Amino acid sequence: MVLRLHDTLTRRKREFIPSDPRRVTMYVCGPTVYNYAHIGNARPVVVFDVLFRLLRKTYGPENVVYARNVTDVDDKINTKAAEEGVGIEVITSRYLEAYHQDMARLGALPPTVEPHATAAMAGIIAMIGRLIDNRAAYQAEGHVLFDTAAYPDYGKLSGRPMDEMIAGARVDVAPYKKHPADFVLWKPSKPGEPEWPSPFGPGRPGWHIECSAMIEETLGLPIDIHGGGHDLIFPHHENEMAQGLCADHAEVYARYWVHNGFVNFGSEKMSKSLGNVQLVHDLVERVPGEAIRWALLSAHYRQPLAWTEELIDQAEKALDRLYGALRRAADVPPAAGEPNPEFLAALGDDLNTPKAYAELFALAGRLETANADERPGLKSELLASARLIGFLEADPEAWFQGMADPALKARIESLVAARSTARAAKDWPRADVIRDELAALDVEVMDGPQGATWRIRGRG
RNA sequence: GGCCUGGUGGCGGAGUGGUGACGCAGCGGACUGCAAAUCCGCGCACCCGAGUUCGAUUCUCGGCCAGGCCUCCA
Repeated sequence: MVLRLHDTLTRRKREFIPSDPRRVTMYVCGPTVYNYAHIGNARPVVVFDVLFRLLRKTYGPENVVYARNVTDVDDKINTKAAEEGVGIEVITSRYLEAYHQDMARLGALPPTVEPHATAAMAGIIAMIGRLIDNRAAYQAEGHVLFDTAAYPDYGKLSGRPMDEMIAGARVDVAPYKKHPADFVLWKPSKPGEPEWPSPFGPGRPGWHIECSAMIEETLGLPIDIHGGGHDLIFPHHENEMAQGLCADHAEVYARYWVHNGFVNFGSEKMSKSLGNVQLVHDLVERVPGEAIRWALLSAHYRQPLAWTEELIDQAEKALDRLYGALRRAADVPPAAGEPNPEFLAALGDDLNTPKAYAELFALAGRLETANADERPGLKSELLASARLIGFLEADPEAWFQGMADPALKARIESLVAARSTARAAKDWPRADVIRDELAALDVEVMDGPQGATWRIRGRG
């Protein structure tokens, strides 16, 4: 299939051609593990999971290397550890474990490699040393700073010419910086903070250098795809690219830069600093992970996404529709199938998931009306398509039974059976009373030619 | 102040220089004991102004509005 991706650096959609189809590389900025991930943090995880799956389908699972880092050195981690009076590993391992669980609930495959900043310290220090050797970094007052003057293209990724950036800057410029845009590669630690020995003095790495070092270690330059949230374009990715290229005298850092839009909560961006967050950890307790995934992909990945209860409702109803078609095709024998061509074309066009959804609905509609000869093919096409991007993996009955526990399920089944008996006897008043009882349990019954089916309506 | 997005029907949300997105909701019909589900059909849109054009929701310019980045942030 043809895949076109919007590249932030060139600001246009370009056909994706890996530098080596036997080793396609993708790096995505992962979590800083100091608390639970919110739904905005989950968006890139799900978006790049779709891309990962497409790449695996196209080039073969063994030929795609997806690296997503874990930032486990950070001021906020230090603060949290100090608050609780524990070591930083207690904090980082707790939240990393939760992150893995939560993202798995959203149907995201684990990345191929998951490098940790603390485990990359030797590479980070070596890279800083090379930047100094290459005269792209300098030492001042215990810090090592990247010298932006050493990289003429600085500002190209974010589209910020250097002079304009300085004019409009409202950052406090540290006095030891040669240029206001210079950024920290290594800094001394305050007493009590974690620190590592280095040729530049004991301390810890700046924010950006870990990604460059881990990319070098796990993937090697140039990488095919570098992904992350829109807000990382500047300064994070701009800086990453500058230092990464200068350290290795390389020409190309990432061949395609892919950035996802934000999740808004109300009219504002959801962010930890604003405090208006919806944690995935809480959400998965009351909403199926698959519905959350559906909602996250219901808008094109570069568009902003407004997170509302209505969005979640619509996602569940959309999945009801698709699982409903499968449930009515339960008797159709499964067959090995390939995804629908239109569906693939939609995804290939810069991951147009809304368009891809429309193709799933079209397939479901055809499945509903098709004759017996066509149904196996359509069912397998629908399943192969949806499952390519992580949907319709569940048994339809399990989907409609929702999160009902076994006791509730047994009670529902017995009521449904009692109602069937009443209906068989044409005792309509009794049948309707039982239906009301079921409705009180938030259960809806549907009478069909092969007997009644039921489903849980709504959410708690 | 600088840079950058986006404004599509009741809602969500694609896309296109001239016919259909799609989903939800609504309306009519079929089916049903009645429903639900499903099926058939229907209605409803392209922020404002100017320009380019035979023709603009789509291209250009201006305006208004909303949001983002420039500081930790997906």
